[in-house]
Amino acid sequence: MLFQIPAVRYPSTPSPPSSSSSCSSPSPRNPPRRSPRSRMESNAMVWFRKGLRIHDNPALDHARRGGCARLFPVFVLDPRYLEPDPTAFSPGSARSGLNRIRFLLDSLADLDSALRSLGSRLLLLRGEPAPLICRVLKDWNIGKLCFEFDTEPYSLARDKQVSDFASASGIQVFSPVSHTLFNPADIIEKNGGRAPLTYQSFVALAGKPPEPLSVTYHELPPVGDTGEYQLLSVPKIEELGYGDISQEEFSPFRGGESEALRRLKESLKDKEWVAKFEKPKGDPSAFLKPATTLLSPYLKFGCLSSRYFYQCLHDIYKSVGKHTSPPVSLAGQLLWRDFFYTVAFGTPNFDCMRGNKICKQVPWRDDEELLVAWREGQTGYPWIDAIMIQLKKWGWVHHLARHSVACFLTRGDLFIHWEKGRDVFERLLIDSDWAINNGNWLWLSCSSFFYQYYRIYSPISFGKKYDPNGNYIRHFLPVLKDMPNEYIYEPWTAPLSVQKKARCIIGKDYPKPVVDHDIASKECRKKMAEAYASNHSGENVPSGRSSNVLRRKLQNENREGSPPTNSKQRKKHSLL
DNA sequence: CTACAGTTGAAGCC
DNA sequence: GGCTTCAACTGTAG
Repeated sequence: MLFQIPAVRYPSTPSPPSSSSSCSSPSPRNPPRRSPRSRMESNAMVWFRKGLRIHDNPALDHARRGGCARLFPVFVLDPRYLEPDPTAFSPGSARSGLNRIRFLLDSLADLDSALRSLGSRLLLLRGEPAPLICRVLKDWNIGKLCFEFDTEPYSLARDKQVSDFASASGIQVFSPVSHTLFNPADIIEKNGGRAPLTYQSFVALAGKPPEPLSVTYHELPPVGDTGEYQLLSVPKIEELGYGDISQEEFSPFRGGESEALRRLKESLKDKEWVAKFEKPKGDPSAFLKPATTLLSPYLKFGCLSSRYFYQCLHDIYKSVGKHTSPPVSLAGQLLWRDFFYTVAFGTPNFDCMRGNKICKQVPWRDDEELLVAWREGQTGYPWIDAIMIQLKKWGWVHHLARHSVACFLTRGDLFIHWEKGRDVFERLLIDSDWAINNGNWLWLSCSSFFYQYYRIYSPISFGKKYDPNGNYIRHFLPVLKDMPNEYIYEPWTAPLSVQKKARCIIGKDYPKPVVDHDIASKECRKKMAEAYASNHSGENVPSGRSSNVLRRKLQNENREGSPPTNSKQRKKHSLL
């Protein structure tokens, strides 16, 4: 059976395997190293980590080229990600809940069957990845090691161990950038060594992304002798020791490249929809048919190539004519992904407040009880709680739903540290991606990127705007399903007789609100203003900053009583 | 230094 | 549904 790469065929000219030059430049930090010709060169390894796909996979493509006699496609199950942690707040490992682990297993099974259809297979090993890879490189006489460059700190450290070992052993290493549209290092270099901190400046620097590879394979080199190594078949989630999980509700979304390409095709079928897509206009309460493509988890694991996705979008834009643009368009969403990858790569301690140069230092409150209420969907605000339940069950919620609950936890209501919320999302989301998750928590908590802390999502009116009858709430919080429309967002205001009739007594069947939003949000706003002020006067601040702030303060005071200065109004004035 | 723009706020008005 | 006000942030281009 042939493995037809893109299930959707877009008018890109497939280049013959031999003539196509390397489509993806290796990271400047990791140029491919030449080793003296030896018999080892005929054995190649492709080490999968992210990039769980056949299409547009430069590491795989490079591995099978150049007279490769034996190809070893390897994935290592990393105990750091999989080891059961009974102390975690939900079943799974210390780093991930069951839904994302299952998504990974799906993706591995799909990759294995794709490889098998090409006469190969996935060699699944288990153990500490770096030392294990080093061992097999030697034991299997590998002459060429290929793996996708990964920008996360954990991966960089792991991969350096392997690269150092390989170089010292005369093994050629090829580590192309293919997870993102652009090479974050290139963008940072173009920007004078610093990561751009606004989307617009990022887009201006980025330019056009490289094209995806468009090779179709009919066959891959056979797998070589793996000696004494115990090769695993892809386990089922039940086999990984997470206890009795028979009662767990699992995400409706399944992993894998096949599913990614099917979903891509499905999403792109309606060209009008693609051309008119505007992210901020999506409906966060839509759950029967979500308002977005739901391709994020596939991008996270690399089941779908962002470059291939980008190319498909641009082909549609060309054919349709009029279309939306970044930041709101679908292609704009891929650029957001690259933006966060770039800043994350260029910012030490990106995932914490302390020691993070781009992060506001805010004295967040430590309150375990409120954190647990938020995490478990027990805040007493149905809109917030329904989102947290959907997150737990599906491993996915709409972008604006993420905004609602992240704002509520941090600067909007509870004033709890964004790192705590980040940890919960990292565990529960099937699309949780280190750079993007941390970036968005920095954003939503007004710690970086976004600073209009006085714009606070209402846990009552925000959802109501989209879903006045509360169908979303009724679905994910069945305890409230008989609450009349007029009370569904604020059930504590329902008269007792109404609560009784709805068989939902507030304070008994469903919690009272843990805070009063009007009071809490005002207090949060005050605390944010104070935190911002002390960031300016404090020692965290680079010098020269405070004079700027002082000037702005004076500017604001002078503005009192003077003509309106906001830009819209000024435009209007000049027109008159 | 200044002006401006910033993916996605809420509430009140017409 | 569109507009204004509310109170007022920041990084960046010029």
